[in-house]
Amino acid sequence: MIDEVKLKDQNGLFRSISEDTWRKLLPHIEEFDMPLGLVLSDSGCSQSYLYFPTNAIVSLLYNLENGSSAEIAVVGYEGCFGVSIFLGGQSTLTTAVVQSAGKSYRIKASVIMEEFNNSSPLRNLLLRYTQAVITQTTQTAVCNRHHTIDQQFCRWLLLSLDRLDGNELVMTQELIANMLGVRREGVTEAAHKIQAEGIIKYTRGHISVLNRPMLEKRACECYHVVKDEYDRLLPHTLAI
Amino acid sequence: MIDEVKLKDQNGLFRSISEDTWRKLLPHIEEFDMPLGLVLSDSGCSQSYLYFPTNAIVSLLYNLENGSSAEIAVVGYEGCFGVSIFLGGQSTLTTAVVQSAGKSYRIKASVIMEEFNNSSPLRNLLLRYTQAVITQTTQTAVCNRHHTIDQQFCRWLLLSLDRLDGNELVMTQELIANMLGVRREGVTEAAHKIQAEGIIKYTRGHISVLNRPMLEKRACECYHVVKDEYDRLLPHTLAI
DNA sequence: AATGTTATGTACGGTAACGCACATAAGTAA
DNA sequence: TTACTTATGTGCGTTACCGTACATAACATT
Repeated sequence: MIDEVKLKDQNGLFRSISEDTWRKLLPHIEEFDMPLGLVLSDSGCSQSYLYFPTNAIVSLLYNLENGSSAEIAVVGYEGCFGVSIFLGGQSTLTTAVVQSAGKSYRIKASVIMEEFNNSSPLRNLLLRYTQAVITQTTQTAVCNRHHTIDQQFCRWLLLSLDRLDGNELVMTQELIANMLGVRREGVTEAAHKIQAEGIIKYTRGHISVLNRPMLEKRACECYHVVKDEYDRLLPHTLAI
Repeated sequence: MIDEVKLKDQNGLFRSISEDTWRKLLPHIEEFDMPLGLVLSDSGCSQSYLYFPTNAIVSLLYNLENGSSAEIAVVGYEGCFGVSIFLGGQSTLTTAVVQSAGKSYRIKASVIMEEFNNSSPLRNLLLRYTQAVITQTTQTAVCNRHHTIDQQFCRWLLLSLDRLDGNELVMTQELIANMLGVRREGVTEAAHKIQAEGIIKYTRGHISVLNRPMLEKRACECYHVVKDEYDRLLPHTLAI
């Protein structure tokens, strides 16, 4: 069964839930495995669970009619996926895909809604998280308009890295290209430049970050803006 | 004083507020004039009012360090500005600027919060609206990545037009460029093409839409996606 | 009418990213 | 080993958009 002692430390939102709310939710928390590529929600489908990743990363993508796509936001241990449940729209137009395999927990939508409506601490927490996601989405919009692939590649690496243990990342250039909504060759080029500067080492789907401070310098402002806003809105949620 | 009979019909969210909530809010509704260019909230500043435009349009912009900017979403009679109040973060990193002058109403943040916490109908309404704004932001992100200036110009015209009476729009190319986050010359070119096709007529800050169906055809899918999602989430809020 | 200001038009070299085609290399399976 | 698949490298012409500079035209001011 679930180890209740460790449970609360595995997701940032869990850690921020007050004691009495926690006691009510605890019986309804289910373990849920997230293999790479799993689609958690297709565009327009109603959500029946709120997902809380631990070491997994979920990408929120938007797919255009012509088949091209772009990542809107990324969710890891610091948050949850399925905000449309408590925003009331039930579904979203975004597709959620597991970008990095791992474990997560989930809670039935009905259970969350019950608590959301009756407990303002949980509601406040989830809404503050929602604003953090909005910030990330906003920043993505501006980033897509104004920053180079190089910069966005670095930003993306950092956001992913923050949600993982260690300094390695399993991800092909093809997939990164899909996230950024650019050509695979564009990512190849960007990765080359960054590697030439000794910042990363790229080998067939494995990226090792060798010099994180430099990576942050090469990234656009968007990374820090988003990170700082998460820190502000969810102060005790992040550092694990 | 405020004409209470007409009041409820001037903003889509007002119209969707239930009778008893409405009676409680009514004494706190203030008139507020929105002249062109007025800045309602600077990046990082705390919001003390929730604004409900009637015939005014508010642009949510994001300003980058280097001075360039991009519009994230647009708010008119169908919604409100200041969602960060009830999301709990108080401030946002976006700047809100009056894009088209007009009248609006506003309610003190404290009054809204009181109702938001005690009345689930108002809460549900505002949260559904929040999801609609998220959709718009998401679509902006993808649009910035994948669509041409021509398409975005058309989309932008349509979104503005939907929030105004008539088929005319007072707006210089310079300002549109700022919204879209592109060069002014880029907008000049786009406007030329669209005008050459007889879809609009552009004269020194005045745009008349002559053929709206064609304008919709020239726009990217983003316009309809956003519009349909607003219709879904706020069914009785739109058509005035 | 003369002048200034604001909005728009036009031109041109530069560049980031695209689409496409194909080469290479690193793993995988037989 | 051999063959196959998958991931990455590379080249090249094309395009959309940029930055800059400057011209024109409409309106405003006196």
